[in-house]
Amino acid sequence: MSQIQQASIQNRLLRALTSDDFSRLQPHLETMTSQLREDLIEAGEPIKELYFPEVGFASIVIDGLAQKIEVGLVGREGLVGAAPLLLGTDCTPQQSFIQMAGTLLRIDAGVLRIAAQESTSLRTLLLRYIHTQMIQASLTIYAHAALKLESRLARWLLMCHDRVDGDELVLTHEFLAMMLGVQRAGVTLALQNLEGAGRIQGRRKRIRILDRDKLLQLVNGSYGAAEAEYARLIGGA
Amino acid sequence: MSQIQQASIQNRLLRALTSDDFSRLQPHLETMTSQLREDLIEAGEPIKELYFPEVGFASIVIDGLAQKIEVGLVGREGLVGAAPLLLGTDCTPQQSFIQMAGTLLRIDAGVLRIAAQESTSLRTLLLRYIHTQMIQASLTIYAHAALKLESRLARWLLMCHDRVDGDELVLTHEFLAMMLGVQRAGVTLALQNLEGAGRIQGRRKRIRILDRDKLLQLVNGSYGAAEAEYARLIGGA
DNA sequence: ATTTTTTGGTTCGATGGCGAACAATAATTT
DNA sequence: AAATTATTGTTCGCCATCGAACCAAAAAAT
Repeated sequence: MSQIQQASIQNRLLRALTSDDFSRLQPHLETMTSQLREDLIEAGEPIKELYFPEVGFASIVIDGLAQKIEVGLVGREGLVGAAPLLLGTDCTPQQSFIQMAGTLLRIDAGVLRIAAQESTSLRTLLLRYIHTQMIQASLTIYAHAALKLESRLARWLLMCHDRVDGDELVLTHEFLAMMLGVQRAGVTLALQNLEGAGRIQGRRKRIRILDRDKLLQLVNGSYGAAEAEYARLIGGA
Repeated sequence: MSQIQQASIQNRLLRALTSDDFSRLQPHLETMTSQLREDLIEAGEPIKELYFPEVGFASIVIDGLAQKIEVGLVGREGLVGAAPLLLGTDCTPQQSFIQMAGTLLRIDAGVLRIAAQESTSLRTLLLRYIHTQMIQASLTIYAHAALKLESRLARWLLMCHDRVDGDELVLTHEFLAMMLGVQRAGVTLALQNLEGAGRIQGRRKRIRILDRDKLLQLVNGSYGAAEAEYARLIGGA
């Protein structure tokens, strides 16, 4: 039974906890590795466990009649399952699964629910995180309603980049297309544009971010506000 | 100083309160009329008051650089300002304003914040409402990403219809276009299609809902889940 | 009653993304 | 090494929506 030290943790929420709150959760955190496309939370199923990503990240999607569309991204800044648990429901019509494999810290839902009831500081922190998720969702609405594919793609690459170590994203055009709700060929073309302008560099199953600033010039205000709220309410990187 | 009776209230959240919680809030509720396009909460400004719509409803929008896009709708099922207040922030990058004029019950933010701290049942109810807002936002993402204008319009009309008395919506094509993030001419054409199929009937500044079922056939799963969550977690109409 | 403003109807070319193929290349399996 | 599969590149016609006008009708203002 290895002791997990707060200082050695990647997850920004766990790092932002008071040491009291951390001590409360620490005995219940279990390290696990995640597999690509592994389901963490299934739509309509009772939530038994929540997951603090340490490396890699998850997608929250809504499964419409036609397609699965991504409505949120949870990496080391977050907690998978936070919203349903803290907002008082045991299940949700959304689904969460691993989008980039890595490691997670798993915690039992009941334990976390009680901890959040007992500790105001823990509850406040997690609710603030949920606020940043709502802002993120608002901007996703804006992006889909107002922006062209190339801009939405730039936004998505930036959000992805924030959640990995290094500059290389491992994912296929096919998958990107699914998340953004467009066809795969369109993603290929948009990526080629971005690559031509020196913003990224693509290889098979890999996209390397070369120039964040140039990507930021494309996003038309759809990136940044949620991240600013996170910094303001929860804390620095 | 007129006493407001819980039984005579339209707002579904207030009706769903325990009588203890209602008694706690009741002395602080002030009836006011709302004007079309009146700002209730401004982006980036401290939130001083919250509003329970009784008649009419408000829009939550996010103001990107180019356009204002609607990200939420708050009528008598909700509370304007609930999310920022309960999630622990005094301001938010979103803006809320009256979309259909009517009456509101206003309450001081500090009073409500303290009441929510002291009463678990009140806090739980409001957090559950926020959950339904998040589901609504998820489906809005889905609608913008996956559906054509006619379907999104049908969805919006249904959500609107849920929040008014009677079958007549008072709003202009111009305004609808702004909320949906499309051009006005497109709205006119889509409304003509809906009208031709006997689903609605349009007059100047007025849209009458004739056949909800036929509208439901168009929405492709983008309407219903949030309303179901509301019914499940908060209660019937 | 006349003028002005607001709202809705209509049309035009331009274009972004769809839908559907099929080819080319890299990775994986046998 | 050969065969198979997964991934990416490319193209073509099509359609929804854009962007931009302009007009008609209704309401509001004078």
